[in-house]
Amino acid sequence: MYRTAVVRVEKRDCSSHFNESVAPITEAALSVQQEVSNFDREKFSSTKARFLLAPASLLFQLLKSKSESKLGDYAHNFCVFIYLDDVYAQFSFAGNFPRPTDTISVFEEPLADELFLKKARYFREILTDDRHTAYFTHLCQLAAVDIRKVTSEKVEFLPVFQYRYVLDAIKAWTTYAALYPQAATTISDITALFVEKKAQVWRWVTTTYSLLCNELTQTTQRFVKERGPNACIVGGKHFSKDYLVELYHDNQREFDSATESLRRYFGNILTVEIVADRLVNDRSVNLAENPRSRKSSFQNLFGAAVPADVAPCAERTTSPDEDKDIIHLVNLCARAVMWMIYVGAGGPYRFPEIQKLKYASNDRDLYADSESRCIEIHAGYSKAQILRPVTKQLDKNTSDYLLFYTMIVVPIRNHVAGRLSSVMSRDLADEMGMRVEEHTANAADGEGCRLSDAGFTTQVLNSYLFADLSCGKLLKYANFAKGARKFPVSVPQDQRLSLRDLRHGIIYFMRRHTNVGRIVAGSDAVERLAGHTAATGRTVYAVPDSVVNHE
DNA sequence: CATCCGAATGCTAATCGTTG
DNA sequence: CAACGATTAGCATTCGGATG
Repeated sequence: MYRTAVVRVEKRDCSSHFNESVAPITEAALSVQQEVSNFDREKFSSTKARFLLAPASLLFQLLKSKSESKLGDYAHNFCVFIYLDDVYAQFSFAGNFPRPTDTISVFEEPLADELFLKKARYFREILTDDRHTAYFTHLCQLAAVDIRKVTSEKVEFLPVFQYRYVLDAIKAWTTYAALYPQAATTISDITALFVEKKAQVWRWVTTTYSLLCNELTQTTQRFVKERGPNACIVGGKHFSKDYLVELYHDNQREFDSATESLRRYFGNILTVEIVADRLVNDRSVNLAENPRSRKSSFQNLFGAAVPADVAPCAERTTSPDEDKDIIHLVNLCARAVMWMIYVGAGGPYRFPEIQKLKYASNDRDLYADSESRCIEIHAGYSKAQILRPVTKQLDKNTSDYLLFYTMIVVPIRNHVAGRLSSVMSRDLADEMGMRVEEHTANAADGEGCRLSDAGFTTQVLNSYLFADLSCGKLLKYANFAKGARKFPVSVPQDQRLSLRDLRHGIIYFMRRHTNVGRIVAGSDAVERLAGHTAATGRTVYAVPDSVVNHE
């Protein structure tokens, strides 16, 4: 059977997985790097390869409804392989392997159907005739060389996960090329070569691919190192309970200073505490809602509009420059409160979940718990299109800040928006690409297409918490990420954790400190900030219903 | 139930435009 | 022109579901 020949193990590249004897691979690879760099790089651009695959795309789509981007990925990963095949004979390392004669270069002209059929036949022959296996595997091995990293003495191979995509693309191509002739002409059916793995080439590819997959699942890095109950090392950086608390406080401070600046433009901006006292802390206000009729705005909980004695007021007309400044300040508040939610919500959110929070309209996310007087967030955890409902209850401090943001900052934002000509983009979260008009789902009420631009904008502003007026979209990740790059201020820049690092650290705390089954609903999760600080590990991340196993 | 593939998410380096 | 910000490409990692 096959044996695995360890060619060269440096870092964790893919070269150790060639399951054939490949003695000359290292020298050859060195030549690949150097010689390929002498060729016209343009030749193996993915645009070219995409061009090449154009006739294939139709069949791909028929076979398996491959998406447009998947085809792009194929082209991208496959182009070096097809290029090497194209110019193989010109290389110094070319082995004397039997291969079918092939006179068609795919890089010269677009292939007409007839020429394309010839090319497909060429690969079909490689696949069906076992004598060509050596040549094919040699090509695959050479395609593992990272030709972008050219040095004269060292060979750079692709990392394992990347080579997986290359092999995947090669598999897709060989399947297609081998079967295309029998679809286009009358020729014998060779499907069995694949299904029963009769072809040597196909066995080699699938076996190697399996080895790669095994490697990928087994070498998941231990990302988090333990350093006691309240600290750990994440990706080489120190992380602790205190780190999180500082991050939280720094963002809170940023929120405070931004609202302070807003007072230059608006009168009657109360403090966070007073707003909370007049609204949620007032127990005469009934916060309970009928779950079946939860369609109105969160703001309406306290009356038809924001109560007059709490609402800010515009004292004068502002200039366009001042409007810009206001928008900037609103965004600062938004970012800060997003981070406070991120830290205080009990269980780490993903960014898109926070980004799309709504305070009104269908699928509203904000509700208030009449007992604890805290805001709770009914969001959906949706990594793969299925929507699993998740309820997260905020601690009192975060809740009050979010209340302030919703009741004071959002109205200010919408007030400014009313005097601007800018409109919100239909593609609120930059996820639709070019075909925005084909999607209706992203509109604020699900029927956005029927709305005018102005109507749509109003709809968005009256439902989404985190709309960014400066670009007409929801607040972007790049902006959000700054909240972790700037803070905590006491930690040196290069020692700060990214969002991903934070997730790992927080999940570590959750697993370390909580037994979710034993946590009683409600009580523990809702604490004053002091308690929040002291009990970050034990309670705050053990909010009932939070999803522990996010990752 | 394990395998393996598609697709989503997250991060970063590169690019481009703007502004003091 | 430096500094800064926004945008994009592409690289890396992880999840979940189809599949047999």
